[in-house]
Amino acid sequence: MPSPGRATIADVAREAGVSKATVSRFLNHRDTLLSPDIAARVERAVSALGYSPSPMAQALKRGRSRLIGLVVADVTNPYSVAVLRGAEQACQEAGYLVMLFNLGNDSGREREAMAALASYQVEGFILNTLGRDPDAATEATRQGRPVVLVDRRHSGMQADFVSLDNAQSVQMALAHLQAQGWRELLYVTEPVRGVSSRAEREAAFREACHQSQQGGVGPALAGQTFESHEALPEAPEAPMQALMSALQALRERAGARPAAVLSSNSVVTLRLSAAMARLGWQWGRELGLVGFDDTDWAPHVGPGISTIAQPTHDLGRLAASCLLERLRGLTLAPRQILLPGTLLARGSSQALNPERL
Amino acid sequence: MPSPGRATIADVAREAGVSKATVSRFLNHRDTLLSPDIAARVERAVSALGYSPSPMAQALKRGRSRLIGLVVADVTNPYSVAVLRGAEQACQEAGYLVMLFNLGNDSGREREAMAALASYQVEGFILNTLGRDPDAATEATRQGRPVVLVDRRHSGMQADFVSLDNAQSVQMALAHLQAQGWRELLYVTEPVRGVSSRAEREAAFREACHQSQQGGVGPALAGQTFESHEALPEAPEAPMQALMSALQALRERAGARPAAVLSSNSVVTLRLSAAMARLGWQWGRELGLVGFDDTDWAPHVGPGISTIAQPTHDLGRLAASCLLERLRGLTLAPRQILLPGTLLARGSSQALNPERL
DNA sequence: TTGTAAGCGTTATCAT
DNA sequence: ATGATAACGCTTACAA
Repeated sequence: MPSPGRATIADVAREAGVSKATVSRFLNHRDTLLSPDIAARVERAVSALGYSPSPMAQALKRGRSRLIGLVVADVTNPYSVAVLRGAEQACQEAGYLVMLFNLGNDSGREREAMAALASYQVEGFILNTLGRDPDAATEATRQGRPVVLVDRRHSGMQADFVSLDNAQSVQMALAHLQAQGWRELLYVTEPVRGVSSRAEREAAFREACHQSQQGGVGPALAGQTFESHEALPEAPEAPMQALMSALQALRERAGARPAAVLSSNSVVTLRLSAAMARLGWQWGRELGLVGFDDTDWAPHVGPGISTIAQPTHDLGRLAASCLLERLRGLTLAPRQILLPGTLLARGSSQALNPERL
Repeated sequence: MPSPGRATIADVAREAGVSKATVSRFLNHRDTLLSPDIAARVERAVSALGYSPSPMAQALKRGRSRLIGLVVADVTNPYSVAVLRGAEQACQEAGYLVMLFNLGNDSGREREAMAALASYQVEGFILNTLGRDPDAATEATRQGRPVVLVDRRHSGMQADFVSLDNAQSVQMALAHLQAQGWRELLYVTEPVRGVSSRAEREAAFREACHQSQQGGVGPALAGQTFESHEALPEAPEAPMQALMSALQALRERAGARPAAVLSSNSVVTLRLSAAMARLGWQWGRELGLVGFDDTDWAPHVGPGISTIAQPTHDLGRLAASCLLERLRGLTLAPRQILLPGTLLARGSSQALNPERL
């Protein structure tokens, strides 16, 4: 009698009057010649019982699970979600399922996450994490499972790397700001702390400002950097106050020259907007703004926020593709894939016209 | 020799000089008395080898996997993400891992999603889906795995249900709008199409308006409903035009009386904001607004958007708790858990003062 | 208290 | 071309 739960390969074998081995062969090695008669019987039995093999049992036997582990620093971040969607799609098309582990911004749990996923025999990892847990790198390579890094490099981990071209994006943003007449710049970022993408963007900002002062094209840009911290329970107001002061200092420093902010991501952009509201200032009037990450709300805040859109979906797809290639046996030196950003100019970075000053 | 990959129970047994059964007992049934000597030896071997059991093998043997399947209609929706976080946390605390399946707004794949998750032996389901796939319900209960529904009921599925108290929330929003002087109301929702939460909110809106006209407390509220459709590739502008017309009609209808919109969720709120921008109107001036879902950008759009905040995190936690209780053997009639919303009043719904008209 | 052995659902290596 | 059979890593009667 067919068992109460799911049909097993044994059920199918009995139904078709063949051995389990034959059924398995039919399923996995269709190329191996089997008599049409038997093949037909098995086929009928399979569909009659609605049989599909248990991935768990397959994983146990094969050591492979058709599972991809995706570790994300923070699901709340729209960037991560967009990447997730792209990766998920590519994986599903290839017959893989994505297992998500969300760190909830607790960078210490990186290793734990990978261990948990590894225990379910995930065949590879896509990592969009801070990369501050040094053991995590070791762990992954020790297990011999391929890894793809998204947006953030991990020191000492040799793995494929997929990311926005940060340098190009920063240059593009600055060229735009320059063209629109902004002269005194402030780059606002979350604390860099060794996070590679943050470091790259900041370095690119410094470099670009430096270039323009050394007589690059167009008028010179003066630039400074500010690190915006997250609010802590004991001093919930401190970071916001600091941010407001930084913005005020920026304007004083600028004097008559138009001053603008470059924001390192959408979280920072939101903080900045809060600070502007508190100061009673408006984007595109008291200060210009271009921000990384094009969110769905960007067009609706103030006069519209100018953004650098990342090809998030493609980044996710590419990350998954890299991984799948490795799983298919591709052996190659770690690749770096950098995709260009796109500038979406809106009101917040529009040229000041004199009477608005 | 300890194998190259992960240590197995056999490795531990060899290392400790005992049988696999003893190791297994040590791990699973500490209560069963075992000689302290042996226990110590096993313990040492376990930590020496860094052994942890393979959940896959355990699942195969026990038929249980310590996996919870979470099916989400759309990861892009902040509401879903927030619920996900809550559920994830509760599950992890209980030693379960969440396996996420994202439908990407393709409601037809509901059954497929559940089948995929079931094949990995997930012990139960948390469903935040449209509930329009009738088979999905059957499938789950047929498998005898417990299900918790979040936000959306499925017709004919008897399962625990966790959700915002939609009726209370709508009443609260309307009372607020009424108190602030708004009189002509428009409820804008995504197409209802049998999605329970959408239907409930709309019904509550109709009912509340009706009440107020039958001489409820305060001045009467006139209300109508509008369904906002998603843009299609062949007519990308049509839905936006329709929305703009609806807003214009609203104001004409209202004449001198202040008119306001109640938005069914954050996606609709964004669409509405786009329409307002196109009309050159501003929230709190030409039209008032209260929207479901308190997003992080709500304070920064226009004069600040008034919202109905859902206790998303608690909803997620509760959903997980319900499921875990069932897994522990609780047998009870399906429960309904409704949590109240919170109104966050901001500029978009503030009383008009005469000179602003 | 501990060990032996069977079995969970597969796949792969032998024979036949 | 097909069928026994062992093995993957684990749990659990049943023996000892």
